Amino acid sequence: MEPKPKAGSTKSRILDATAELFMRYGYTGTGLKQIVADANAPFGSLYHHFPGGKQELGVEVIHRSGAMYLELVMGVVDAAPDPVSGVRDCFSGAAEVLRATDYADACPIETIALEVASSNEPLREATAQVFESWIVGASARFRAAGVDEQTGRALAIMLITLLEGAFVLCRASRTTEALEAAGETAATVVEAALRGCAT
Amino acid sequence: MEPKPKAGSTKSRILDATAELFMRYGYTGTGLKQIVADANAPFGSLYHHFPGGKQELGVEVIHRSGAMYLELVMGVVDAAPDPVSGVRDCFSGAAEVLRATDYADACPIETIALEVASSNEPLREATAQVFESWIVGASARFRAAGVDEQTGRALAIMLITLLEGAFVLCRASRTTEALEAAGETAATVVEAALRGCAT
DNA sequence: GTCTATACTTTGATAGAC
DNA sequence: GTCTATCAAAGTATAGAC
Repeated sequence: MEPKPKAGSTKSRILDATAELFMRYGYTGTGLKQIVADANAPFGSLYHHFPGGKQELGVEVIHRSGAMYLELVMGVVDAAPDPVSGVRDCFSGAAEVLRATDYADACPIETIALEVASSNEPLREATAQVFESWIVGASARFRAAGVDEQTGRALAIMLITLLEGAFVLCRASRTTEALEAAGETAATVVEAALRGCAT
Repeated sequence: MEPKPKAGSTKSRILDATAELFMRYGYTGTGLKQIVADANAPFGSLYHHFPGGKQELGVEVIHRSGAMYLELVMGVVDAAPDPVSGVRDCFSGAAEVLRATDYADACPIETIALEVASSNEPLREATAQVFESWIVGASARFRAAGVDEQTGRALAIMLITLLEGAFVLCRASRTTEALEAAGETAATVVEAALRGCAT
């Protein structure tokens, strides 16, 4: 494991600013100059901390954002009284964040994932690893709730699929209609799976 | 309605090449020089046919690709013996296309939708209109099958959400696992809705 | 309408002083 | 480690000959 950059340090500010910009404008849509401007960092520092340039910065931001988002979602799930309402809270919470941020803050790596899927293999791999880590993380929770391995994985994929798909429709339409519909379906599917394995 | 550009004409070649490039590399990731190169068109022709530049070209491509994709999907649905297998065919067909194109050809406007959602209002509106046209189109089919208006719309949104979400995971992972899981869920949900209104 | 050449801006990336 | 100046290339857009 690499040591985390000290909070407030130049490197940390660059990472934070990049994550924010990537989420809103994507990878190709974000310039390095805009990143250093937002991070209040001199241009040279970027290449000092990330000798591999934009791509190295991208890989690090993808992993970092992916881990933070997983933690965020797991926090919501853990705060809920049961798995079904945990799932429901995730979707309604995402809708709330979207409305509060003028439909900008959705998934931190979805846009990048689509942009680089056919053009940048190291970045594509990074996004794939993040999604896989989410699948594994969610599967573990379902397994702990008594769901078998295979069903749990399919369920995890389903939830992430619903969330990512709804983000696309919501950001485009500037409504939260899709997230609400997806949350209902997600809750129903999870409930059915949990009932299917009884105690 | 605007007249369609004659097939094989310079304008038509530009539109086709742009649609292909946007699907693979997104809006910001595609350069105008690459477009005219792929279209075998001189640079000046682009600004002759699209005085508004990249943005005008983008809006036209979004609407065009959106209409073509809707037609494509509806064709698959119409060829199926019943709605449930029609839905199933759409997801398995999408998976087949993905594998055949090295995970490049998924949804023609999804990447653009995310890229421009917070940065280019005319393009964002165009993507929103396309998604809405898909929702309306699918809703009409459900309504024809006896589903009430409100349920039909929610069902349509659900299907598009599942498809778009699965595209993200599949392109990133270079597997069709998510599309297969999404297809199963989609078929189940549609079946339940159709059973819920009997005849 | 077709095509070439070019202007202007922004991009990612480096060099080198401090 | 920090910061400024600059480069070569690519981006969008325009001018104008044919």
